[in-house]
Amino acid sequence: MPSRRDTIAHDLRDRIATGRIKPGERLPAEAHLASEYRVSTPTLRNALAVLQAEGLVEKVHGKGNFVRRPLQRITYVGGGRTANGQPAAHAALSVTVHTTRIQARGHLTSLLKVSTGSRLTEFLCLSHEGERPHSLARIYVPCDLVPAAALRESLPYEGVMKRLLRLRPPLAEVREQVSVRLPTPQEASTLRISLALAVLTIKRQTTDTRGRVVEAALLVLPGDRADALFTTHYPTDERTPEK
Amino acid sequence: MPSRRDTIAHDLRDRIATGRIKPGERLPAEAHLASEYRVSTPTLRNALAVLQAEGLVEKVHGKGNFVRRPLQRITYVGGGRTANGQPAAHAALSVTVHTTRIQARGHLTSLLKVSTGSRLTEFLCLSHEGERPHSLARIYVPCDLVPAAALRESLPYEGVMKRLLRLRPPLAEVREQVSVRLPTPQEASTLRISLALAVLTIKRQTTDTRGRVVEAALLVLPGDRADALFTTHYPTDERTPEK
DNA sequence: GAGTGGTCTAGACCACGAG
DNA sequence: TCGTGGTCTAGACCACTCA
Repeated sequence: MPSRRDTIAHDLRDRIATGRIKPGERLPAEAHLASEYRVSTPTLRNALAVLQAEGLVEKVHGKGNFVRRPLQRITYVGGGRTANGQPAAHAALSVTVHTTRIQARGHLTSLLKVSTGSRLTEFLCLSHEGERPHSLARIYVPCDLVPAAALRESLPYEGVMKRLLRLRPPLAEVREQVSVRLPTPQEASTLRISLALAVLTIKRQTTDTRGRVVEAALLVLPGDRADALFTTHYPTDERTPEK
Repeated sequence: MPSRRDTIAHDLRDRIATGRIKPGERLPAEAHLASEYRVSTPTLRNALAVLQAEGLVEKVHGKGNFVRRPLQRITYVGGGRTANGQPAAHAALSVTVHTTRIQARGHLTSLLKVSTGSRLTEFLCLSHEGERPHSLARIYVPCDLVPAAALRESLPYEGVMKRLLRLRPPLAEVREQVSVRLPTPQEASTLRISLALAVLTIKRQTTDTRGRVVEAALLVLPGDRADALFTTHYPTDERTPEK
């Protein structure tokens, strides 16, 4: 027997899917919905929590519950084929980049295979669709591979791309580890997603022909809007032309 | 200010991490914990829900809340390098396979690029670690590529692997799309995971040199125990030998 | 200040598991 | 039957947003 929570969640989902409540619109107040469905407020809130975890509804404290606008799905393309493999390489997404110099520590040292204290440049990338944050990337490059000009703050995204492309010719291998987890509270607030909405994380390690790690990236893609695509070609046939 | 729920979740997490409650053990009854923390039962249950979504605690109706044994992490290796790319290609995992003949319909037709009604062989694979289900895979192969002997039911997993390996020489491309979502109720009960624990799904499409899709797979890997790893080599250097 | 969601209470009653 | 978790109630009180 379905619980009241699921019945209500199902009904609200239906009201959204059929357009009776439209994207961007506010849902009736929780108190109204509770009396409409003749349940207590915790029960109604549990139903909303289901929709929230599905990414259908966004709760805003003090304002109301809103139907999320359907998000442009982004596809992360693996293997470093597009530009530097950033999910942001898509149209309609703008990217803000913050560049910082840091020193390697903790898991960054093993990821980049450098010793603790090595100087790294961190690119903190936040892609937006319109005004909404969309995905998050932290890219690390050893400082000596980054032209000094790169550190002028807040360069357009293309600047970062171009810089990383210069590293391209000797690249040998891209290693990408994909995992799923819940967002950290910080990520959840940066990306404006629910703590219950799982994120896809990609840990990328790019190595050149001499075995040096020239770039590492930690990507965080909200699960409701992102896929990752990996294509492996076999060497037996002619390499298919890449777009 | 942290909520009581989070405080309690944090404390219980700590009790588990430090071994004060050991893997496999039952937690004190919810009523006991509630009085211990001086909160109401819903509040305590919310705290447990947090741990459950993290995969730390397993709730069993009528019996109690149990600390999950640390799961062997499995790594799905992309690109069809290991055997047929099954996550189950790891030690300590046994796999049960059910083989069925079905007719292509819905999204299977586009995934395999066949017309509706085409005959397919479905391999339903469930991998286990000990007695616990671990991950789920549905593999589809056009019937004419499957030797008749393959349909003898409940072959050992190696049998399926060997069969698929015969298709190997003309393979040209493996395309893998990785997504995150919540499990369906059916998947949740098959895998014995919480409905709130996100799963990593992989949609794999293997194409031969003539452009025919010789295999498609839908994999479901619980996010608390699975990663996926993709390695791309660039043609500029000698191909590194594969194990 | 009015309206909204966020958290919590102190129970009630039901469903499942084991003896 | 008893102990367990699962669901739900009918409120209370707090925090946030906006006028």
